[in-house]
Amino acid sequence: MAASKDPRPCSIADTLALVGEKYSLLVLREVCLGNGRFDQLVRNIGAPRDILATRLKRLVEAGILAKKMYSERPQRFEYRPTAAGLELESVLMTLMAWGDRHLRRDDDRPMVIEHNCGKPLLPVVTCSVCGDEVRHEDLTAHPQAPGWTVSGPAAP
Amino acid sequence: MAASKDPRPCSIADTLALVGEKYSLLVLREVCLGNGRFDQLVRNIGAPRDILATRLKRLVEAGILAKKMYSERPQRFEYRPTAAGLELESVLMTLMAWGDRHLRRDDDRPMVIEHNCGKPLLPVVTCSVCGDEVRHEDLTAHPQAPGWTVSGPAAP
DNA sequence: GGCGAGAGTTGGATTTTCCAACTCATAGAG
DNA sequence: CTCTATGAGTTGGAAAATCCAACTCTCGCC
Repeated sequence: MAASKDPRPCSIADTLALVGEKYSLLVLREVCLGNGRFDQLVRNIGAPRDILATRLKRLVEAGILAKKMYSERPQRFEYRPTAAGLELESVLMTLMAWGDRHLRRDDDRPMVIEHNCGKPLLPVVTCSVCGDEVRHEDLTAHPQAPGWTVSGPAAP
Repeated sequence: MAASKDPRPCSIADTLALVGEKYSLLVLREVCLGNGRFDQLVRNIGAPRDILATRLKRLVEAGILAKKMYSERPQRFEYRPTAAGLELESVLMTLMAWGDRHLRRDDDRPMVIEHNCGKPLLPVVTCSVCGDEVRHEDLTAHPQAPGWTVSGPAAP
């Protein structure tokens, strides 16, 4: 899914080129939960089997998943996240947090993640230097490559 | 983009149903940078104009963007993020961080975001309760709704 | 020998995307 | 006043992706 026509160089776009296609991030969700078998994926995600097969190939190529044999005879496989794949879990967590906040009435969350501090996880994106929560108004974009113009931060 | 066939209830899936289609998150990127005009979006994203028009309608409907008039005669519009849209910026930051880490050699990042603490932003997802960085092995999933089975955390 | 599970493939119908060209309103140049 | 340009989209048809049900192939088990 390369973003067509001479777009800006951008790590967001490049990452989405790998995981931005329909179902890809849901595959990662399942795989992070330990549900890495083909038929589990089909059932839990509700994706067509052929599309799923395509996505899995792509994610393995990209080094986000690894295909592991869990039974030799009969040959059976399972997909697991690589280290790089696990790092994408933070994307899933922020997506889930947003959905829980904006798409659901109160506390009917379909899933709660428990952090090992003992509390339900409410993930927050912070600056690794100062530790503060990242807020739009505290950010300034500095394009490093040609092709970028920034009109100044957007206010709602 | 509803994930077909009776899938699991899931806030990740629901959020992706709104912003998971091709170009949608890139639109959000541009709009967060303040580049909210139609032709800017076309140029910076490299998306077909008709698709972009469709995405914009959807994002406005979803309450992620708002369409504002910035000139009455001639009538000219601009898209801006709503508060909910701005909250999705954390997703963009985590995607960018992943791409910078895994898809680029060293320090040729196409864009550096400066945090108002004065340093280049390196975003980290943390637990809002204990403040620790969120790592896969510290998480336990607790399904709240039917349709979920979890095989236990996945190891790479 | 037949049944069933797991992990995919295959072929054809349906949807989306893509692309270039077109519209429409207005502003400014000559 | 005509001509060109700009912004913000629409339109129509070709090309690509998706969806779906059915099929394959390999074993293990009763």
